[in-house]
Amino acid sequence: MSITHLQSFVAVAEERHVGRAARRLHLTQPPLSRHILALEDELGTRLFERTRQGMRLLPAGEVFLHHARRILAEVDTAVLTVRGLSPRDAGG
Amino acid sequence: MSITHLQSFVAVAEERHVGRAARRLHLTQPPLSRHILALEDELGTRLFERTRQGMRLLPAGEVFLHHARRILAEVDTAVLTVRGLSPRDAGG
DNA sequence: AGCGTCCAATGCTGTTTCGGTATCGCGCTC
DNA sequence: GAGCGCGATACCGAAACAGCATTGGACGCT
Repeated sequence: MSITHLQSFVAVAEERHVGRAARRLHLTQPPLSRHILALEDELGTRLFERTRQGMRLLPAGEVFLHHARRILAEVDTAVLTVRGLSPRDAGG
Repeated sequence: MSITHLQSFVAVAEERHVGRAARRLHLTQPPLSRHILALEDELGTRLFERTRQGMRLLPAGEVFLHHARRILAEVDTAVLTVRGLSPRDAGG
């Protein structure tokens, strides 16, 4: 489980399509597909239903989506906060 | 920035000693030292003061420690929650 | 002052992980 | 049954990673 995997998951959940999510993340479809499979494997649950149109969140996926978003937001906050404290690179 | 790096950071912050933290994480000292350096580089701030006794948190490090703990707790919660929903591996 | 000690940091190397290309398998459409 | 769109898989080269050995710096001892 890595932050990258969470970002991949959120993107696929929002796009409901691995290919589109991949483009959005500047990645290709296969590694992104593997991210989702790895997550599902680690969680022991299927997060998406594979349909003909693409990927649809399953109930477990919806629950996980909330957590994933919160985690990513926390990470973002953490980075921005600490960078804000720093005299070194705060202004960019 | 990865979850592993956050775990490394918290361990070093708590042990105040890279070698001890490494043992606790079943790792060796050099990679753990590099985790901290990578974090500091990414955040643009020094998180620890290197003393003769080991590592002491700087103010930015203390702030980041709170965030890191929260993130790791969130990750833990996310995994446990979704695993709890699953019929596949919940009890194992 | 010179030497040993304890700490984190670095050079190097073998291995693992990872992303990209090409391809597959499946279900649907015409 | 040929074509299309989707995710999944096989394979390979590149990047990341952990571990070993070593360095460099600060202090204590004699």
